[in-house]
Amino acid sequence: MRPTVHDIAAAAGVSLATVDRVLNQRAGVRTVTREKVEQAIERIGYVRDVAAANLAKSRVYPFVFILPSGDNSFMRGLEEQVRAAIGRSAVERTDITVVTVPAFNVEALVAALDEARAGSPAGVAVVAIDSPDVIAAVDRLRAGRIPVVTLVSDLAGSKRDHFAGVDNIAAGRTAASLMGRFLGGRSGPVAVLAGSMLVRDHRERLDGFRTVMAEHFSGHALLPVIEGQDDPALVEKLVGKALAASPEIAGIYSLGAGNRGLIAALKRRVNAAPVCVIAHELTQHTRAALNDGLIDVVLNQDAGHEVRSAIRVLKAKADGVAVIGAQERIRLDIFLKDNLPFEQDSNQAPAEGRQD
Amino acid sequence: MRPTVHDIAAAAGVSLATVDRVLNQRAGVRTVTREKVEQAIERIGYVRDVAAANLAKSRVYPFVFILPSGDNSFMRGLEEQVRAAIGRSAVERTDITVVTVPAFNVEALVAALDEARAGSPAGVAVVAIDSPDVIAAVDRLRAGRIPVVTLVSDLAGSKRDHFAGVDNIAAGRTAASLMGRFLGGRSGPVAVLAGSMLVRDHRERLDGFRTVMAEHFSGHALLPVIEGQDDPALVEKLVGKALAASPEIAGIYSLGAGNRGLIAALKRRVNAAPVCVIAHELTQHTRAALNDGLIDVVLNQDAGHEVRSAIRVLKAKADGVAVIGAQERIRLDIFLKDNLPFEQDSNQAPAEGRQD
DNA sequence: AATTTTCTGATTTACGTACATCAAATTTTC
DNA sequence: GAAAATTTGATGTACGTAAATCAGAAAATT
Repeated sequence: MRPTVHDIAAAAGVSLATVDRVLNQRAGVRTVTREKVEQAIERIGYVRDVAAANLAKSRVYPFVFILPSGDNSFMRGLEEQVRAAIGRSAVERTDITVVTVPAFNVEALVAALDEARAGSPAGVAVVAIDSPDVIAAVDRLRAGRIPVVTLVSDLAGSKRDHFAGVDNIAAGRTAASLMGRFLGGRSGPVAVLAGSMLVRDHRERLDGFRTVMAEHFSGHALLPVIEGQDDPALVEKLVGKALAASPEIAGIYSLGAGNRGLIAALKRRVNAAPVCVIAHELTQHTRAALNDGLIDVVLNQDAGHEVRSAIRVLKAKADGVAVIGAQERIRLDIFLKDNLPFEQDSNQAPAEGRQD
Repeated sequence: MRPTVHDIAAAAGVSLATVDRVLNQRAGVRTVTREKVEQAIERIGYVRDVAAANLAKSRVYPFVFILPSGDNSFMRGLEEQVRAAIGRSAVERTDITVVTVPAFNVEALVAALDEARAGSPAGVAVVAIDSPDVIAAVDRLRAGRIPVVTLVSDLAGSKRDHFAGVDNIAAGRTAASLMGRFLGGRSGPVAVLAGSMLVRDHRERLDGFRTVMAEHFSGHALLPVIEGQDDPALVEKLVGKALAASPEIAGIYSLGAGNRGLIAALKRRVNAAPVCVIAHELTQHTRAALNDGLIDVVLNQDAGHEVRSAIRVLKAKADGVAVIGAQERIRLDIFLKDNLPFEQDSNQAPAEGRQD
């Protein structure tokens, strides 16, 4: 049988109350006694039963998720996943609040972070914008001992506890590697379409892409980056213009959102040479375009995994316990037409069994 | 506050004992009373607190994992992941037994399955071999109400509860798609290297690969399949012979294990035209070969995810509850040199915090 | 040595559920 | 309508931990 607090007490020759004081770092234990207890814990290999502890504490974890608002399929999918997690809150002992703020708006994000702090939650997950003000706001949370996880886009230089997202430099490198190889012998420049250089994930993808293109596929010139603000209408206009200006374009790397606009622009092209298109995030639009052959590769991060991982990490940080490192690494999915997963509701439940 | 059994009793106007009888499907409750209680449960939205229930029951889940033995990096990595899970058993309330049986040996596997059944565990996970005898043995387990999850290689036609592994047809299709595009204009036949056509995953990968090659890249002839039994020495011999016999080979798809042999054979080749190599499973050998440019793509399934998923599903099946479908879908990782994850111990723990 | 302060022990209640026992009420059967 | 069978209620204990109270012991201070 697994040792309990009673076994610690017996092994250390102290009372249950003293064991409890040591375990829960309460005051009123002499250092010698504390060490005696800690040695006993070590010796008998005691591991706290988290389930029982949570039960006794009636623990719930109030978390705040801060996401960009707006018409962005990926972000709306992310929000849907957070809401799915809210649906599981009874089982997972969470109490999650979702806050949306206008995209690429530093002041709004800082205000949301500060407001979250005022509610003193057990943790905050945030899709970060790279800015000194945001870093300061995150560090204020951390100064108040509130764990912070960045979601999707990281915030280097801040004291955030963890980043739940993909390695975006690797994503950019991968895009370049696939682009170069898919183009094979073909010549022609490559266009890059981004949302905004304000967010770190976009910048990192661009860096990775540029590095590998320059290193291995320098035959393809890179056209100036198109900044579409993740806005489909704007993207469509800008891409259309770029395609008209450089009809010899061989490839397009779309590293942000607003892919609906890209797809619309591609559809309007007729009798033109094939273009290798690599885009990010699997949405209904990119999925359809992949199936139609308009897009060649979709690089994806699984929003559901990111949300679940963020929650696990926030819980662990709130409790001061370790996490399974490998489980929390968010992987970059590479989707071709051939390995598209079946479409399904993100929060469907199997027919059999009842959630209890 | 979340409703408890007491709330059900109050809402239904019955005693706690009756609620307990209904919840745990004990005898001695009239149908009308049972329905009254069930309606109350529905009405107040009661969800059983699994942690408290497990605590009260002192529940542990005895599971058996049956894996192939032998010198196969992927399978050994899988076993390591199972042992890592054993290390978490105190926290996860599991009691896992690992059984290894000779690879591709139907009788040994059937014997292991029957022996597992004799111990009446709460669930069995097995790397299956496709054979009527194995199907029968799995169905015997299911007949004894023991949940079964197939791991890595599925067992179609059996009554297994779940498959924790990748879609291998999609994997084969993806390999073909990448192979065809990477070869670009180059001509030459493509060789396929398999372990054994006895296991379903290898057969499915081959099917998917052949289909897409025939459909889109028929310019490349497929050489007869080389069956290397996942044995590095044998593989090296056979691949060396094949390369000598057909020096114009443009690509190699290695869909099984024994990649050490493949890599050795490739290294011995000098002054020959480049070959596009796509292999399965990220091991220290394939990782190094990818970095050296000997292998172009590694398709991978994350053994850690598979093991953790198998455990989650077995628990859920044992308890008769639902699982998060999307979370249990094992994804196919596509690794290029550019998106290789950092090497790390599979069961390392962060420095800060203590597991309690 | 007496007093104050700090530390430790003993005990109890609680968390939400499982499970067992026995008495009481209700229904069924003859 | 009485006896038998079934159903329901009341109650207590247990799981492993948290948290509180209060008495008593041990140290530190005077």
